[in-house]
Amino acid sequence: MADELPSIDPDRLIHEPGRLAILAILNALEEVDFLFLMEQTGLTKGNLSSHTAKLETAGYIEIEKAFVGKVPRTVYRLTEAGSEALDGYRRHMEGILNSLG
Amino acid sequence: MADELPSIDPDRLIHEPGRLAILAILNALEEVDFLFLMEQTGLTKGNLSSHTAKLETAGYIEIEKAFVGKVPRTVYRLTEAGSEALDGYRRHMEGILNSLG
DNA sequence: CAAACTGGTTTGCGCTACAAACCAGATTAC
DNA sequence: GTAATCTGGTTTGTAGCGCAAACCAGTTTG
Repeated sequence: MADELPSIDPDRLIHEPGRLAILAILNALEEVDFLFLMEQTGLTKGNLSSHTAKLETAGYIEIEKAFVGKVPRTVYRLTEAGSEALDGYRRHMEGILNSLG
Repeated sequence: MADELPSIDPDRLIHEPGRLAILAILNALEEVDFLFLMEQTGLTKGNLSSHTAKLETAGYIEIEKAFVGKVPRTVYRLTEAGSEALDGYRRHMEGILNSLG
């Protein structure tokens, strides 16, 4: 089976709406915590947890766990690699969408 | 679990890259056959078959089977509903992508 | 001390995208 | 004429994934 085209396939890790939402927020806000991410994305705790785990494994985000007093607090941050990947994704998708124009 | 946002969720049926590729081609070309779609999308026969079946079920495309002489020929066409859905998807995604600016 | 809340992780399941196997009919080779 | 090949697909099998629910550790409140 030939592959004539330069591949229309976007980065699947980013393409998933839940993760795209996470990345979009981190792209805008620099540093957020779990609860905030959950509220903004509308994801459940479980989904948010597994999505962020995947993004961390890919090196797209950093997860930092710390204690504020006695309360655990996890903050999420976009890495440089994540920022670049997101930018690449944006350009890729814009190219596709523009062709629909 | 609250849903504070107006939902970032795109139409999953369109969001899938394989189907988006099919729809993009049909959006541009009006009427194409199976082999052409396969070459352009890079999908295998099986995937193309099941993706088009789903798009037809959703009412986004029409599938017309006919014989040219003795050779079967299936042509695919975007429906009005499909065109509208695709347009909605494009606007939706552009909104998200623009916010990444 | 028990109940409830915070801040998550782990588990279980249904769906789906993918490739491979299959299939029917037409054509070509022998 | 019959066996192999090609065209044009559909059906089947499976691995992976997104989802929600269950669970869990620690803290605060009653």
